[in-house]
Amino acid sequence: MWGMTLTQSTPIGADRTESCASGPLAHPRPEGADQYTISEVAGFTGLSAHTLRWYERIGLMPHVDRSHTGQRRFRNRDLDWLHFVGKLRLTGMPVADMVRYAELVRAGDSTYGQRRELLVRTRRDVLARIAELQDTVAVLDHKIGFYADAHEASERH
Amino acid sequence: MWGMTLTQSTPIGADRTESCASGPLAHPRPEGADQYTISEVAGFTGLSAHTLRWYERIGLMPHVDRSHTGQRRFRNRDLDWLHFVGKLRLTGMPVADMVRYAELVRAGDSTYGQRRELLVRTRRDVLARIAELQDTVAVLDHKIGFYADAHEASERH
DNA sequence: CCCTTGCTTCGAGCGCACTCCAAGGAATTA
DNA sequence: TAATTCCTTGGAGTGCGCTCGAAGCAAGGG
Repeated sequence: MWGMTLTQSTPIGADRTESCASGPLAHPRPEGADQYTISEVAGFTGLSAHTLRWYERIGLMPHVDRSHTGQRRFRNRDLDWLHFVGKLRLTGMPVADMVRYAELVRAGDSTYGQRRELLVRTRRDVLARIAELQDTVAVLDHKIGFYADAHEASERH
Repeated sequence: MWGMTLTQSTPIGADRTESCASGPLAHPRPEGADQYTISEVAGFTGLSAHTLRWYERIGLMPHVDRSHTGQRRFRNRDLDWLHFVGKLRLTGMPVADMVRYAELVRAGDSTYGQRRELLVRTRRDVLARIAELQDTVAVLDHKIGFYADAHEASERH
């Protein structure tokens, strides 16, 4: 559904579905009046303006609108995309893979299958990572318990 | 309990406790006959020999025994340490922080409090990371659902 | 005795994801 | 209008965590 932000060819409904899934992702300005400078977007996303320009250069951002003088004017759909990219980034997905996903989006609806596959694979990796981290928590708990015991013992004597 | 690998001053029992918590961490050779070359350890841990030497250089490894010709001879306690470091690495902890922990271990028993604190902080971070990832899984599920629906719709027509 | 394999050191190089710089144009505020 | 602040570009630089290369020593097999 991010594809539509580029191709404008996907039904509006998909976008609503997304907002609803991502939780509290209210747009700062309503549809139609959504124009943001790069520094505003930097503020919203926590990314630097440098990074936003870099994302565009490497193809991780769809082409962003420009003002008549050539300055970037981000729109709500760009914020949505960045929000999703942020999620992918959290998974530890390499930027190159995110670019690959962006390319699939640009390529149009015929890539649904490949996009889905990529997301499914990512999901699997994330679940594995969660399991790994839970295992690590167990080890940490054990060690923390040891230090607590040691502390107790030293108090007891 | 990693301290003892360096100071040899902590009761044996602690080590057993550790092995048991980490699950299947059987040592390839029994205590007393535990001598491993760097490439053996590389094989066990998945780290490269280069990385193992680098760990030692930056202070992330306790001093490793040497053969009479100067070659490293790793012991079971070194494997244990590397196993734990691997866990810390999985959490995304920067190497510098792991080195800090190693320094605390080298500094002796008086640093129990600081070590515990560091582990508690790490534990908190790991739990936060798990929550983040779970949130991401929800987003992925939503998107995957969208692609599944799109596929269905295209089949239906 | 030579050959291969594996180890040693130090220091340089790499891939990733930014991060920053310089020089100059554009928008806003006094 | 002037000053200030923000934006543009291309390219260079940074920090992290390795990763590799070169030169040389040591041990075992044919």
